[in-house]
Amino acid sequence: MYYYEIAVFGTYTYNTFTYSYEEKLAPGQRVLIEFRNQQKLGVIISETNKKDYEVKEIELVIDEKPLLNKNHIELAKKTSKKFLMPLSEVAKLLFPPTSSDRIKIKIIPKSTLSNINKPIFLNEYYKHFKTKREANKVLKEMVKNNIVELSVHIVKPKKENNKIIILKKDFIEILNERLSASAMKVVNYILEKDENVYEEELYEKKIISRSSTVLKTLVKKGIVDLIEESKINEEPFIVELTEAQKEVKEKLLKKGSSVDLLYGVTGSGKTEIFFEVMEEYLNKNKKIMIILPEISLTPQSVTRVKKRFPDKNIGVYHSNINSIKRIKTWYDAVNGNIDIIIGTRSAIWIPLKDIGMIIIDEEHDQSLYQFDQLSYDAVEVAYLRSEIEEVKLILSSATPTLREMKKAYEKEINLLELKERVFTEMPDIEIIDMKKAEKISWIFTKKVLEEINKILKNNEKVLIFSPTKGYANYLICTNCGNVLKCENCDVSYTYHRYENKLKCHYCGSEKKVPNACPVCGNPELQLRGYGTERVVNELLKYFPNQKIIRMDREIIKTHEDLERAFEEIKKEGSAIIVGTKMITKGLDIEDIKLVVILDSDRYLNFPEYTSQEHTASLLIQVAGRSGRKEKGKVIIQTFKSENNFFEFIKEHNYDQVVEYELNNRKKFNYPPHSDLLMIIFSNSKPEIALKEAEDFYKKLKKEKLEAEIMEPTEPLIPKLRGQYRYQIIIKGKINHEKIYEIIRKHNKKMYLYLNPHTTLL
DNA sequence: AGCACGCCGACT
DNA sequence: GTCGGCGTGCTC
Repeated sequence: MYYYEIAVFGTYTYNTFTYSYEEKLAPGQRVLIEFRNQQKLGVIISETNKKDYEVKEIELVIDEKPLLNKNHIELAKKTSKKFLMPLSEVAKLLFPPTSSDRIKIKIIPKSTLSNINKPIFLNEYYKHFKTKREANKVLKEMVKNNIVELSVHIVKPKKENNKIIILKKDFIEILNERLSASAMKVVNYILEKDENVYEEELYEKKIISRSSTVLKTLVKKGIVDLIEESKINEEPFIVELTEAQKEVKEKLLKKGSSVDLLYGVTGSGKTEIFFEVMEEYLNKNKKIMIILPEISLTPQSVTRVKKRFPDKNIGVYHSNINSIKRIKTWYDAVNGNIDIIIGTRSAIWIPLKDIGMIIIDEEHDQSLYQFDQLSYDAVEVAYLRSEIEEVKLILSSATPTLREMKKAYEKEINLLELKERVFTEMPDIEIIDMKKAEKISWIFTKKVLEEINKILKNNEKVLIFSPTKGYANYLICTNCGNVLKCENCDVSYTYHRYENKLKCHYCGSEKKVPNACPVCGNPELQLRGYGTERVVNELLKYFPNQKIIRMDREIIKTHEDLERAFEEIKKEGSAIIVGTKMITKGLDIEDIKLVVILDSDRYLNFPEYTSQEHTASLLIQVAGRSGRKEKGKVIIQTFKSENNFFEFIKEHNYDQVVEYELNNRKKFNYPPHSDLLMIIFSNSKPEIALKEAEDFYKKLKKEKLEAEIMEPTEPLIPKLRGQYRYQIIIKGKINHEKIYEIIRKHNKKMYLYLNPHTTLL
């Protein structure tokens, strides 16, 4: 007998469990086991010795050969320690998310006593019961009495049929054919699109169903041809690099430092450099992983890579892709059939064979941090991978995080800069002081409306950025623009309407709403916060017949919505685009000549230690949308024009923001000078949530940790989806080993967030 | 998350 | 003496 330590998926445990098997197995193989009377999937972490307690036997080996190697197991262990995630869950992340779907359990009747008369799948069987629990009870009884038998089916991923559809006849000829309505839909779709149309695309866009015979008929009638993608021999689309780009490329290819930070302004042509560097790696038979923020991973960005590397196998991996396709891509990546994988943060876990390089574009983007029951930072995972697997890591952004900038300044990583745009100059930035300027309404100044009018008359486009409506309201003095801050935490107070109080969500301190501004004595304090909808309404008053496109989470819910909006924006002619943070990425429209940023104070005054960094990054990214081909303009409205922060922005000087902020953070020992761990306890009963938080707080206090441990407080949102919440924040030097052990032994449900970009959730 | 185990109080 | 309610802790 051999003995194995197994991480059991979906059990939320930090421990592994020992199981036996008569044959020799290897770490990384998945197995089916019985765990507390349930069939569970797990992965072998290591071989171990016989135990002095009874262990169960592995029921079934799922993977004939391990699909993970020792590096991947190491990655799981290290990430588990770093982000204090249960090993059982990290191990699961390394496999495709629906991997358990591949395993189907069939119930086979063995006796006429059974009320099941033919074999059925477990999922089907569950439907006959009110609860799964009840069903399992009956099932267990039946298995015990030998009335039924369970058998396990492993569903093999289907071979994908994704051919390109080419029209062979012209429209007039086709009209002469008698075609069904759905056949016409297909033909029209192909005619309307000026790019290749894929079979899969027709299914996904619900033009025809998967079971449809329309394509077959069209082929039979000689109207279309289906051809394999690889058969198309296109010339790679290569762009000549500028001198500055070439220089950066050479540095990236130099041996030595394995992590590079490419710090280049928007429009400086970072993508072209990546392509050149990728080429070198691909020539050495190394595979490449590209991680993009959710919103940037558009079909256009994938097409761009495909056009540059027409003869390479490219895999796309993100949550919007259906599970069958994702499983197939995952297996292809593991088996070495994919050269370049492009994906969102979850793709960082793919055990890509022969991986040679990871590129993370828009490194500052918050979607790279998973803020869920499980939380991790894809950038940190990439660091671990690069270390364990000796892979080159390139991080890139126009506004890198303070964390990466600090590392670069301290020469821990290699800093490469691109300060010039390829086609044009950086836009001029004008700051308008809302205290002095002539206002038309409390949203727009006269000056801004005049500027907008000018651009529209010129048949060009204006982009207006506005924060969303929602939480984090703050009180601002209408005279001096002062916003009240907590003295202990250097974080703005948040106004709680219900109690009519100001609260600091870090230390929990409260304050009565003052009658007047404590700085200038003005009695008028205004509650601030408006959203895109209001901005659009306001704009319609001044420009009643103007095309206005609104872009925020309320309007844009899916990738398709986003694409449609982009299509609309691309159309020629004047337009006003009003949007939230969403518009900061992927919008590469040449005739956006003016960018207006409203209520920039709103972000700057977020009750958050990261608010300056995020606002700077946001403003620079939004400003970067202006005049990508021809010099444009940016106008920022603010109540705090005297804040030197705006001076830095005006000069496009992100370095100064970084320097200033790094200094600021030092005073309060915030990251990146330290680590910050947020722990959330939630329960439907507030007293239980509080008790759990207090119990754990006491345990932490006993351990004499170096870091500062804050007492349990109510988070900014004390009740979320019916659950009451309490939080503990730990700040300072975090001893991961020690805290991991405390959590492992404590064995209670809690949510842990290491250096989250927000502590507001 | 679910289940066993054990402590304690109530009731035969 | 026995049953069951519930809090605690373990799951291999």
